[in-house]
Amino acid sequence: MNDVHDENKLIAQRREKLAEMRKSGLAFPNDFRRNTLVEPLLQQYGEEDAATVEARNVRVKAAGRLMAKRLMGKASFIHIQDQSGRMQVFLQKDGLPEGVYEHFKQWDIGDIIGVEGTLFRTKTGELSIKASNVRLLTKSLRPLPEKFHGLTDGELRHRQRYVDLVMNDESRRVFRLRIAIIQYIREFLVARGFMEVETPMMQPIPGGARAKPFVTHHNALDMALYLRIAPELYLKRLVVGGFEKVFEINRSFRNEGLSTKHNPEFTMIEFYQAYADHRDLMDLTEELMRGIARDLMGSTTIEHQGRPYDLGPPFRRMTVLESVLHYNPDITADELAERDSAAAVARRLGIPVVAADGLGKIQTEIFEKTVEHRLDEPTFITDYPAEVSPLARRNDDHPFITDRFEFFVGGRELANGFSELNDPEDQAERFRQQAEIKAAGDEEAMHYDADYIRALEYGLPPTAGEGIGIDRLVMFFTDCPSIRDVILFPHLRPET
RNA sequence: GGGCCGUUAGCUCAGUCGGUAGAGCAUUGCACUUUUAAUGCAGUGGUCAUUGGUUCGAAUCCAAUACGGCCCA
Repeated sequence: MNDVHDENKLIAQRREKLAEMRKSGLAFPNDFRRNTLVEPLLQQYGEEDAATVEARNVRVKAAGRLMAKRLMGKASFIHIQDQSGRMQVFLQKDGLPEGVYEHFKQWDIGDIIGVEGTLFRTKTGELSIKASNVRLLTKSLRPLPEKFHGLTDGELRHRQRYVDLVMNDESRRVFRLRIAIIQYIREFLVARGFMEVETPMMQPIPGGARAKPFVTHHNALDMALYLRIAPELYLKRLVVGGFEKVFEINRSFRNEGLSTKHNPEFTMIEFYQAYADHRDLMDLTEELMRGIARDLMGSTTIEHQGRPYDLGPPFRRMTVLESVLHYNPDITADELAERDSAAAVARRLGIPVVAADGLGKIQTEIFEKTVEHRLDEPTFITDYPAEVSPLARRNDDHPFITDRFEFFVGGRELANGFSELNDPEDQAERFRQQAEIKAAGDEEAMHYDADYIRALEYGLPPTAGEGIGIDRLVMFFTDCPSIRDVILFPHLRPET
């Protein structure tokens, strides 16, 4: 336990009040039962006039955190906040049991309380609860941030998300939306006949992506296990097994630096569909993105970081090479067609090129450096070189490239999908190439996964698969500039 | 990894040229039975991120470190 030595007078005062409560009875009771949240009350009675509300004599029991306290002698107004929202409560000394009002005056903002009373409308028109009784259910020992500005310090908001969520409506909105987006995707796929599955997070051979894994150790088996960098190879094993439409939404882990775009654990959905190709998945992705915008955001035009993005019209589609030429008028197709001239272009752009880099790798690096961040409008980029796509199916007409796409919006890659490589001999050869690169010092290159090859040898039906980065997707739709804004408890350096 | 910026009361922020540490909210006391950033009066509250240096004197100038933010790789 990390002892937090930030005791001050405010906390000491509250501790004393708690000590008094312990002396006079149960300090942390759990026998109060509410019969409603506050938001439904506002929904149901919020529009009715004072006389109608009063005549209904609606008796309610509500509970929540005390967020505002306005004492005026023998009467007080407070606001309580529960999961659904905020509601005002009116307390009068004469309307409460003997002595309760005096106790209430000692309570602090942040305390958790239970309220019993009837609904009424105040002189200024706010639907409120006139309390017939109130109870302190949990004493809060730490003062909340200032009521008007809330908690604005970004570091504190991430480190103490519980305080952020108490104080900031915007933060609650973002995480509710995140949950709704995940739920939407799940229902979208289930409605199309996909099955949600769970595959290993601890893998003996980490596969499915280019990334450095976290390593752990299994004591009983005395062996290394890797936290997965992607679920891909296991999901495709399931398609071999006859689960022809599967998906998994969960965490993957990559042992990389922290930034506004990277968290060591992040949430991804991957889905696989037999008897489909990458073009089918582009259509599906387009429908999904448009659906999230329309059904959850209420409009196909999304405002992100000060600019509108219209997901309504068909998304732009261009190949890697087309996009490089489009955004770099000074580069010619001929220069990109051959390794040495492409390498010269790359060096001119400040991209380091090593001997092991083939033409495909060099083309891709030129694309990443000069095009990716400029892909603002929703765009599918297709035809990635096989050299950088070790799990994707080769194009029938041009085996140099694969039947693969990535989806970009706002200058960020949100999705990556392809027709799956189901030729076990080609896959074995690609693994061997990866193993060579790895042996030459590329830590991110893939391992040779013999069991996966064995699975392919039993026969993977023609299949298309895709992964979508949920955190980045949520950043886009919730208008958040940092991945830390959309992860409840982002990884941070230890507190000092 | 490199550059720039930030760190002052529980929170949000001022702090001039290097000369006794400031405000609002919160909190404490008093008043107040329809307020809503309630109001009025009076108080309390500080390791100025940390360590070292310059100086008669450092929140302020310099250096290093920690954490965070932005930009670049």
